[in-house]
Amino acid sequence: MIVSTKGRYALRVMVGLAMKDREEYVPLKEIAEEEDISQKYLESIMSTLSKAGFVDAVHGKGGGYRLNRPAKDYTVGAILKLTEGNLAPVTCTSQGCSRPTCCKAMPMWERLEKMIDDFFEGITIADLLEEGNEI
Amino acid sequence: MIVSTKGRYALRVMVGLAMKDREEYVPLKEIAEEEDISQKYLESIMSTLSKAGFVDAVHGKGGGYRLNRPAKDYTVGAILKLTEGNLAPVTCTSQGCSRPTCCKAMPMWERLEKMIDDFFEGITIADLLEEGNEI
DNA sequence: AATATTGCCTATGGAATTACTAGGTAAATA
DNA sequence: TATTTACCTAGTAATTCCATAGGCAATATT
Repeated sequence: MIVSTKGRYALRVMVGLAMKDREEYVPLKEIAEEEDISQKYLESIMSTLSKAGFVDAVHGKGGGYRLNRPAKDYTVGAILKLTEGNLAPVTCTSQGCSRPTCCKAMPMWERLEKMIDDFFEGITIADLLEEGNEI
Repeated sequence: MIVSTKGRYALRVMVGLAMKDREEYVPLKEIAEEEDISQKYLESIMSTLSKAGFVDAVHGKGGGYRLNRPAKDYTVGAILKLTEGNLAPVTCTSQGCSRPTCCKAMPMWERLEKMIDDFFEGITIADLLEEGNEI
């Protein structure tokens, strides 16, 4: 599994926010209910997104979270790298190794890593809004 | 992480066996030492490969494991799917879901899954022998 | 037949990661 | 001051990953 729930939740939240009025702040509680995600778990995800400057956050009544850029300026890759830590398909590429038969596969892992990176960097939240099927 | 040590070990073993005389049976102990993998752990991996008919296994002295096809007839995809169970990048594609914002991403997950599958199915053990850098 | 060498089987344990929870603190608004 | 919100630190439950233990079954050699 290359993308865990944390990354998927983050994507869903960003898509959810992108569907709303961009001026309006949405409280975490509301997001959690709409997305059916535990409030407490979502807190840690929103904290990550907020610290990285992906969303604006405002305290108190009338506060909450909102996007601070148009949806097309968020790549899926950026969001996933942030929330997942990294998207390396194997530990080899990030940590290296020194065994002959393992190194035989290294060029493959590197190509795969680049392919996945290119894939995610080539998709934005705006693209998801378009191509997804509404229910 | 899309490929765990189990799948990587399996690939290394297959590459290792492909570098040897294809007629000869190699004992697990010898493979384990060459690849620096725990014998006991390797047992479970070899068992998987053997049951699936990827290698021949022979008991007793002079026994061990060997490939039963030319290296070009083993795709990396087949070996990884066998040992990893599946290569789905997210649980969504294998299990499905029913939330609007999640479904927005579904076409993306499906394209990714296919891209990864095509990638691995397009590479054989013979390819790894060629492209890898000897140390 | 006996022994050594090998693979095969079932079960178990430890470590790491993932997913989620608890409870309080700080900031903003009314 | 009271309410509503985000922020912070810690802890826990569940799962997966990696590996180990110990015995049984098959084959070859002697």
